[in-house]
Amino acid sequence: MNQLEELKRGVEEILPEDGLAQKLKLGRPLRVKAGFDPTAPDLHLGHTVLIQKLRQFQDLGHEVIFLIGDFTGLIGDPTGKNITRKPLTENEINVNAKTYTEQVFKILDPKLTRIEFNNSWMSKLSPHDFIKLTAKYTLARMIERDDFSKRMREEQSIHLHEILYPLVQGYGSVALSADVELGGTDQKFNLLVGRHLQQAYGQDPQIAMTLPLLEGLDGVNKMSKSLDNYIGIDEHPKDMFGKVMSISDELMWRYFELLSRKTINEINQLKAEVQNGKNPRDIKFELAKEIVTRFFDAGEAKLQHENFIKQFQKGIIPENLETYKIYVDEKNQLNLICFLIKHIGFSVGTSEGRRLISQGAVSVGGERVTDINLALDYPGEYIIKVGKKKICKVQLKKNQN
RNA sequence: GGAGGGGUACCCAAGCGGUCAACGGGGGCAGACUGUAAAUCUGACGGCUUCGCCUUCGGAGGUUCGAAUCCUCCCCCCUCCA
Repeated sequence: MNQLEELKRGVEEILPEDGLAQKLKLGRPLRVKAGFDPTAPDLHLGHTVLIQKLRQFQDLGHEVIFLIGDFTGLIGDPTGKNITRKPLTENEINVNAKTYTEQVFKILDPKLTRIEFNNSWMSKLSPHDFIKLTAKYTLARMIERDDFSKRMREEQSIHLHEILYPLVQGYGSVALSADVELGGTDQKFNLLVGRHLQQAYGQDPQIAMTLPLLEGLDGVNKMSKSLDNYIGIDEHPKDMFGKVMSISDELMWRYFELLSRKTINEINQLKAEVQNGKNPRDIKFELAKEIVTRFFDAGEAKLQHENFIKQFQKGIIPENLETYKIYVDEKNQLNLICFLIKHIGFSVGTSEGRRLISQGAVSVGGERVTDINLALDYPGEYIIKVGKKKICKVQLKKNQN
């Protein structure tokens, strides 16, 4: 009974509603499936909402199947897209899949996780079998899907292979005899196709559980690597901390809700404190610390908190700055400021570098640079800052070839 | 297969022979104000050893002193008919 309550927490929707309770009554470990497209090689906090839920199932003794869509990756999930995805190469898929599994075990227990690749059964399916599979669904139902109908309305192209995606995903549930499948809210359609197919193949249909999608740092779009609005779970704790601090106050509550292990009551209490005049920034510190603690440890979180205060509130230059050794000669002229910031990756090109300098974004040793053609003396050591966030130390040396 | 519409920078979208590195949004970036928040205001946003040079408007050719704009062929997308 509390098992059910615990599993329901933070879940957007369970279909059918009482289905999970029924499945739990079976009294055996449930096969819980969640699929991941090996498109983005790095996991971010958005993924962790779902993975934490898997972990919960795991802790309760159920069997978690981490499904890597190496076959579906060749199609590209049309969910939420208004353009056809470009298919991944086999090599990309392999590399991405590897990073995925490495990272996912920061949350899941590797000993209790079953990893599957959908290519293992899809590649065995004959064209004949595949036709039979497609016969289980209708075109009308397929294009009912929100993103498909939207694309049709907007006169965008839909390629035939894209409508096969939900079928292939759904067939995975058949192949695995899944009891439960988890997905983001955008996966609802695909999860339900799984139910439909399982029934068509004479199986007891899985329960579809959808989890809310976490918004990215911009607070508008869902967190994704391609939009570069994400906090990766593999990031340096400094960046992880900093990125959490950069979210808006409004978004902070959403992050609390979806990522924090605090109870609803505790969160409400924090809200009340802000209402009574507490600086939301300080609440945000708590969130940032909790997240850093999860992927590193409490000591690291404390350190990042202190560093943050030093650097941004007191303007003290942090101690352990990344240091670059740069070898300068007449040819590369890396002592010229606009070439230097390009070389260390603080600007994309010299044009952008010049722009940044002329806008007053660049400082050397705390002094704002006003001269685009500034040349630094070398050998020498300097602290270079571009914008608010990019800062490092460079050691210029004479290049002796 | 037939008829029509369309492909412009990260996205949307103007331009329809020179004044176009290309109007206007959006977005990202930087500055000011701040709490590395939001909101607001301001500025730049193809590249480059930058007052000049080089490469862009689906692709390849052509006309012209001069093309994103005209012509030819090709590729791709959409709508309607079959």
